[in-house]
Amino acid sequence: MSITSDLIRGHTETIILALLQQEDSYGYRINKAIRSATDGEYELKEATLYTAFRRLEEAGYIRSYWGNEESGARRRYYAITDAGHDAYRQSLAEWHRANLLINRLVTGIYPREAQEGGESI
Amino acid sequence: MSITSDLIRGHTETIILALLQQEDSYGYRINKAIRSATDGEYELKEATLYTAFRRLEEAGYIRSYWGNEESGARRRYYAITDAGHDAYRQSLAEWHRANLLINRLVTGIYPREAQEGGESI
DNA sequence: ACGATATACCTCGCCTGTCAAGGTATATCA
DNA sequence: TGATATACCTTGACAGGCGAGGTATATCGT
Repeated sequence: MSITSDLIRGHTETIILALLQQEDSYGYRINKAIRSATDGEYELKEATLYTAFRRLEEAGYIRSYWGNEESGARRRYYAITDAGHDAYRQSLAEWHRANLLINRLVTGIYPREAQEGGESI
Repeated sequence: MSITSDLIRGHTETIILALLQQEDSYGYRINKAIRSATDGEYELKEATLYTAFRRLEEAGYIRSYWGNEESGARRRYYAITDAGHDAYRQSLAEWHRANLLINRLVTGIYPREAQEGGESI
């Protein structure tokens, strides 16, 4: 894994919601999906994942239920709620705004006044 | 301010380096530049800023010197080092990669196998 | 003369999200 | 029988951000 966690920090919940938006899923599978979607460049650690689940459930953005597997280990499935949908849309919008700002800031492309003395306010 | 800190977390140092790449500057001014560049949507808190300075200096990415103001409060100027330039370039590249991954993950656009069962590895 | 505001620096201690390390249990395959 | 994959979970530490507080100088209005 090569992407530092600080760059992803804050996106964990959005990523989970994005996946659950498509269909109910469970921890192990979500984790694998993320890993393979990023070609192994990023993975959520299990501890991170499960604390995120708890946060999301407490916030009312997801709910969980046990799957009825007849074989293999039990699975706890998660489903996104209506509030979760709203939260997801909002997070996505926030990310788009933040993306613009971050790009501007890290590339050092600043409005002229900010560099010339900043008398704008 | 509306952008949550977790979305910016990890970019603080890159943002500072980006500014110092253009010219030496000092804390207060850097802070103002960021605020005005984002139209007030984001600002580094002073505590964050100064701890970042210390980290960057300890890492050898910046060095500092006192300005010789004849009036007004003293200013501690920061200059980027060669190692700082390298670190900046690397951070920027990392950010571009992370940006792609984050976009993919938060929009839920996943390769097919990841959704179908993930037998790719 | 005095207070408010802007400039400019700094520190302490808390909060929050991440994660290493550890644990449990079931099924498959060599 | 042991290794590996699946599948879940918790504890404690760590690091970065930040609220709250502090210091000092200069300017401007009253």
